[in-house]
Amino acid sequence: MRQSVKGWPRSWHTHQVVRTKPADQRREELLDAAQASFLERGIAATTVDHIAAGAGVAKGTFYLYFRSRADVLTAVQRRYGDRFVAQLVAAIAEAGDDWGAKLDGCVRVGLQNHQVERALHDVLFISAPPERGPELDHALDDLIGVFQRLLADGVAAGAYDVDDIDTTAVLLFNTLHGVFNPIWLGASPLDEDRLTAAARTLFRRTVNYQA
Amino acid sequence: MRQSVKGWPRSWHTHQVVRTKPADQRREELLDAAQASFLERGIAATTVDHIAAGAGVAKGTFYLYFRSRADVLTAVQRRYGDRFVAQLVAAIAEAGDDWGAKLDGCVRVGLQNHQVERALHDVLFISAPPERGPELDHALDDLIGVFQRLLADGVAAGAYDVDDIDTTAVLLFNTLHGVFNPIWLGASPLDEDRLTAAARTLFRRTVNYQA
Amino acid sequence: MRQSVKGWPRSWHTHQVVRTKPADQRREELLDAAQASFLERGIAATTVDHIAAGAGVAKGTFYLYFRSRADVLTAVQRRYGDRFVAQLVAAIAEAGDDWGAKLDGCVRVGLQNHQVERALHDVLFISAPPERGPELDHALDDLIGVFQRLLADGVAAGAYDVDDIDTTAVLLFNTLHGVFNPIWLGASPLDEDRLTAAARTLFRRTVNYQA
Amino acid sequence: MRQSVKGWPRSWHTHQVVRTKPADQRREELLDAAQASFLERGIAATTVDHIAAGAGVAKGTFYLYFRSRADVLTAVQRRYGDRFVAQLVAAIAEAGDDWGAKLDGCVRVGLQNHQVERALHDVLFISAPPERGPELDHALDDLIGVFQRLLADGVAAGAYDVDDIDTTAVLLFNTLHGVFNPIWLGASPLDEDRLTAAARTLFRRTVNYQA
DNA sequence: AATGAATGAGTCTTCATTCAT
DNA sequence: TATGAATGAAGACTCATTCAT
Repeated sequence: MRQSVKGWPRSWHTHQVVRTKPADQRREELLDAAQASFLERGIAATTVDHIAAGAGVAKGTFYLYFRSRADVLTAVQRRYGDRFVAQLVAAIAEAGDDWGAKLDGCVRVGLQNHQVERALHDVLFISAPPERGPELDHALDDLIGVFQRLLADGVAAGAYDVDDIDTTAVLLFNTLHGVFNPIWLGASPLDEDRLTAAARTLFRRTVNYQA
Repeated sequence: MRQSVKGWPRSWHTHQVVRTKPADQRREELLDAAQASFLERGIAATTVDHIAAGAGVAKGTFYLYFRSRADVLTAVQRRYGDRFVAQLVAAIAEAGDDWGAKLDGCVRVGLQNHQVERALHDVLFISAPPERGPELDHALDDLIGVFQRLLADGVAAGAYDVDDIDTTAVLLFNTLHGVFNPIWLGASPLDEDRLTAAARTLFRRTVNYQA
Repeated sequence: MRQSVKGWPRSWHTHQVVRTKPADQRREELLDAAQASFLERGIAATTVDHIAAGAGVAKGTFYLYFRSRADVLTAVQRRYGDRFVAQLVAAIAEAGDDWGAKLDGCVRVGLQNHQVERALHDVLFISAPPERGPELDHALDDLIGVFQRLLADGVAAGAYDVDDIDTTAVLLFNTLHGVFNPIWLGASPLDEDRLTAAARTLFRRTVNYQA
Repeated sequence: MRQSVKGWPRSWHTHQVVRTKPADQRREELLDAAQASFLERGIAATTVDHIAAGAGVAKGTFYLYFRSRADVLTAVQRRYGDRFVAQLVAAIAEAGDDWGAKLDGCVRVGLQNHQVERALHDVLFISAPPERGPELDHALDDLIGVFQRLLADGVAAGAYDVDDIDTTAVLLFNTLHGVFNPIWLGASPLDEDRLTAAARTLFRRTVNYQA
């Protein structure tokens, strides 16, 4: 079934050590390894060796896919941001005309996201060194933008009552963001259901949404 | 011929530049220098050399006052937290019986604080490496505790309407915290007055406070 | 740890884009690329990647034609030396019986050569690592040999007056060699015509050639 | 190497390992070690580890005295150049009014120097990477300047006959310089006395000095 | 109490070379 | 023949920490 004719007599065993992989896959694996290490050890403590080892490749291979250690960080951030935005957009869309459900959807995605990806959010968007480039700026604009659009639409539809849409969008995002910050977790772990309920209330009341 | 008593050349000359300062002052100066560098360069980029130079002492002196680099970080965090708590408590107290003003006071302190100490908050409470000890836990409990007490008191007084006090306290704190995160600032700088107004509204609505 | 099976899949497909060039041409192209990079970046800064890219082939191909990075260096040196020798011999020959013109011819070739091939001479014959083999020795013997023969012939013909032919040959070669060394160029760039004139005078006087 | 035995009362004996030395001495020792390694291995092959080991210090100590590997190279060059210039100046001065002896003195110093310091000259002034700064330019100007001044003075005194002083100075310097280039040495080692004699003749004839 | 020279483990990054296709 | 992904040894440089003075 596998290279019967044009292969080489390299078939002693069945299990073949695949050394080269499609570039996309390799890159993704490195990204995964980097993300895992950032979470486990923190950004500062993550070395290129950790990432390479995590992806099961030699150190040099890392540099075939990323220009530098800082480069992967940006890439992981970008990937995370894009996924998050996509989830938010989907949640808002699928709520149809129910403006309360849209808010709940944002809360759900925000919190769910944290549960699933743990502290990744904070690790990535916060402990980042000062030199974030346009790459990251763009990702953040996208993110906040989702909330701004939601509020604007809700107000236009007469469902929400918000004075300062842009600023409130940032505040609401802020409220979710960092909820699972390891900082709080240690001191007083939060119950997920209570958190969701409280956040829903906060969101609805803030935009003055009447059931 | 040299130091006969195994001490130091204590009296090299009679007139001698007094390089010795009270321990407390030295420590405070080092703390200030560390904080300044954390802000300016970020935690990861701050070296012991930076701190020592900033405090105008030799590197060795640093280790006379702190066990390690990680040690100052904790100390700076602790100091910052204590000051923040004190400000919040004062703002709440001075509002007397005006439960709306208490909320506003928290917002003011939270934002003012950021203005004054810039990104210190975020730098300290977020990019911290995973290994935070009980020291920091305690500081955070104090901080969240202020909000929890405020809500509890307000509810008891019949001024607020909050279902889940503890969780909501965390959320509200979260809303303030990170507002000035350099991350957002780069993308879309926030107007201070609008921010204050929006935050006040969010706080009041969230606890269902009726003017 | 890794098996080296020496033997290639000779016939992969029948129809195949002809990426194959005559071995001699490929080699020459690689040599050109290497020389160009040595000149542009210097020997130390030239990587196999640079050479391969310059020749428009993959890195692996480089190793089909040269055993190692050091190997090309030697090859480029050899090629350069041979060309230089040929030019000198021609210049001397075409001067016929004019022993002054023979000297001038050497000066011209020496300087012209530098102009044309720039610092190649120096780059190749000087910054070379210590481990030069018999290959290079041979090239240098040829080079110095040309001067020795010229002096010997001139003396035999009664045109020159030189006590120690062999040593003087080295000195004269030395005088030309390195004249365009970038080292001097930076400090005080030399005028080509004045250089030629001065060198001619030096050569003629040194061998005591009477116009 | 150095035993790192993590902490014993290592004071049995009287001879105490002097760890700290006067900065000047340390620097000089590092300079010596660097120079030795450049000579032995060549510039490209010399690592900071080699230099540190040669000076008997840890790698970090190296960076206490030099900013980078390139930095020592410049420093060694500078030191060598200064010494060389001083020797030339002295030789010319002590020849008094004997303009022939002045030329001989230069030859002597030039060749002697090579014997003493071996290939240092070439290694330093030739295989240097392209990025030489004003530091080195200055050293070279000094060096060539000595020859230019000698020729100018000799011509003014009516002892020499040289058309183009500046250019001839470079040529003469060139003649000496590189004579002991390891390149030639391998092929055909030169006899010191013959070399000196031939060089003297070349110098004297070139400036048309009449015994 | 203060100094700062010295240390060396730890990191990032480069690049010659190999080898499966 | 040709390719280029993968390798990993090597080397430059940093910086927390020690310690003799």
